[in-house]
Amino acid sequence: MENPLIRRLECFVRLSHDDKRLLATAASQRVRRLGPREDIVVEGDPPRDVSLVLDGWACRYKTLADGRRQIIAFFLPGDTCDPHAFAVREMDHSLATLTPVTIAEIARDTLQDIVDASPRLARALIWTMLVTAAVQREWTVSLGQRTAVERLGHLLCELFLRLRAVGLTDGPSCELPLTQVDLGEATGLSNVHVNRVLQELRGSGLISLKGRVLTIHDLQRLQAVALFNAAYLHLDREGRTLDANDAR
Amino acid sequence: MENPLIRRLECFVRLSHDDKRLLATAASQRVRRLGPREDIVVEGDPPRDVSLVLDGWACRYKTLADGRRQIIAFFLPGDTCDPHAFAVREMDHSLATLTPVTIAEIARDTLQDIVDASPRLARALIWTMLVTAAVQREWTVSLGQRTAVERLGHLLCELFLRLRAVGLTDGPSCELPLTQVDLGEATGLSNVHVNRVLQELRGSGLISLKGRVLTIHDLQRLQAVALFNAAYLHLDREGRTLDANDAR
DNA sequence: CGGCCCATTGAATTGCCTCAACGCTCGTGG
DNA sequence: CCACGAGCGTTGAGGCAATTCAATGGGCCG
Repeated sequence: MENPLIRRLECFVRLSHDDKRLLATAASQRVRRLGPREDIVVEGDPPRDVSLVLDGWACRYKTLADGRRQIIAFFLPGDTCDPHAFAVREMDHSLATLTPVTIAEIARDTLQDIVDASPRLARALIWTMLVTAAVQREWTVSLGQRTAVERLGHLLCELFLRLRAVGLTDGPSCELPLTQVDLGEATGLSNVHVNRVLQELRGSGLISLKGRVLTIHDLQRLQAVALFNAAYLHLDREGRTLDANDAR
Repeated sequence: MENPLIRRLECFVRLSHDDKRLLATAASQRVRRLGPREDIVVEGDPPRDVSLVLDGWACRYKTLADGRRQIIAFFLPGDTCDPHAFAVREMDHSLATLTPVTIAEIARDTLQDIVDASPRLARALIWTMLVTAAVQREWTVSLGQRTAVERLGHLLCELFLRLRAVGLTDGPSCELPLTQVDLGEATGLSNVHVNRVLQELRGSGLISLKGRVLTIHDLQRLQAVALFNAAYLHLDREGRTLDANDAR
C-alpha cells in the first residue's frame, strides 16, 4: 500500500516520482509499532523526532491539574505530528495513540534534506502545517459557538472528509475507532451527553454508528446541520487555477 | 520606540545588530494605519502580504452562517498574522482591528530574503509560529474544559504576560481595550455572563478593570484560579540552558 | 440635548452536567 | 464450559452553570 503521507500531500501538489521516492525512503528508516492507548510523548518531555502516522489513530491532548482532559487534535494516517516542534525546549502537550498505531520517525536532518532537495515538497509540508492550524482554529469555533449537536456533527464531517482524502473511506462509511468518552473529550461534552446527541443524529437518519463503523447517510444535510464549511480543510489542489504558474 | 517584533523575538533568541537592522527596515517599507473595528482581510479573500502589528490590537475571527461570531486569536504589538498564509488559495477566516492599529506589510519576498540572510531570524520566526499554534491549542483547552471564571482568568493571564513580553505592561497593570462583548466572543460566553464573572473576579480582589485598564493584583493567585500554566507561551529564551551550544 | 455604545442588573429558561444504575460484549481464568 | 470482571454504551432523575430577554444607567460624541 502506498504511503498515506504521499496521498495526503497529493491533495495539494502533484508529486514527481523523485519526490515520492524521497518520502518513501525517509518514512521507512525507523518504523515503530505502538499499542492502543499508549503515550507517545508526554507534556514536559523534550521534543523528539517528527512522527508520521502510517496507520491507526492518535491524538494530541492536554490535562489540567485536576484531571480534566481535552483532546486537542486527532492524527489520522498521513498526518505528521509537529514538523517544527524541535524549536522549543519542552512539549506543552502530550501525544498518545488511540488504536494500535504504526509511525515512522523522521529525523530532523532527514526532513531538512527533503526540504532542501525539493521545493515542491517543502511547499507541501508547509501546506500540511497550515491545514493543521486551520483545523485547530475550526475546533476553537466549534467549542466556542456550536451547540452539542453541531459540534459532534461537525467533528464527524471533518473526520470523514480527512479520511476520504487519504482513501480510507468506503462509500459513505469509514472507521471511527473512538469511544464516546473520546468524542466527549474532543468536543468538550460529557460522555453521557455525547450518547444522547448521537442518538439524536441517528434518529434523524443522518448517520449510523455501530461498532467502530460510521456511516453518513446524507453528508450534505449533516454539513448543513453542523454549519460545516469544508473550505478550512483546503482540500483543493493549489494548481487548479494556477497550473501555468507551476514552474514559478 | 523600538520595533515590538524585535522585542518579541528577543524573548527567544538574542539578535545581532544586523538582524535588528534587517527587521527594522523590512518593517518600515510599507506601514499602514487603520481605524478601530475595521476588517483587514475577510474570509474568502486571497491571502495578502504578511501583516506585522506595530501598534494597537487586532484579532482573527470567524463567523457562522447564522451570525454567531468567534474570536479565534488576539494580535498584540509584535505579533505577525500568518507568515505562511500565502500558501493557500483563500483565507478561511478574517482579520480585523479592535483599536486603531498600525501595521507593517511585509512582502513575501522580503520575508524570504530575511530568512535566507539570517538563520537565527529564521529560527525566531518559526518560534513565533509555534507559539501562535500553542496559544491556539490552549484556547481549545479553555473552551473545552474550563469554567467561565477559569476561562476569563486564563485569558487575562495570557494577555498580560504576552504584553509584558513586549514591554507593554506597567507594573501589575496593562491596557485592555476590549469590550465585554469582545471578551465573550473570545471565551464563548455571553456578554452578560462575562459581566458577572468579571464582577466575581473583582470581588475576590484578584483584578481591577476600569476604563481600559486591567490591573492584576495577585498574578500568582489568578493563575492558580484559572489553572494557568505559562509553559505554553514558551517565553524562556532557548539558549538559557544551552548557551554553549549557540554556535550550533 | 439626544443618541449610541457599553456596562449592569433581574428574572425566567435551558442545555448540558452529575450521579447512579443497568445491560451488553468480550476476554480471561477457574 | 461457565463465571466473572472490565470497558463501553444506555437510560433516568435532579441540579446547576450559563443563556436569553428585557430594562436601566452612565459616559461620550456629534
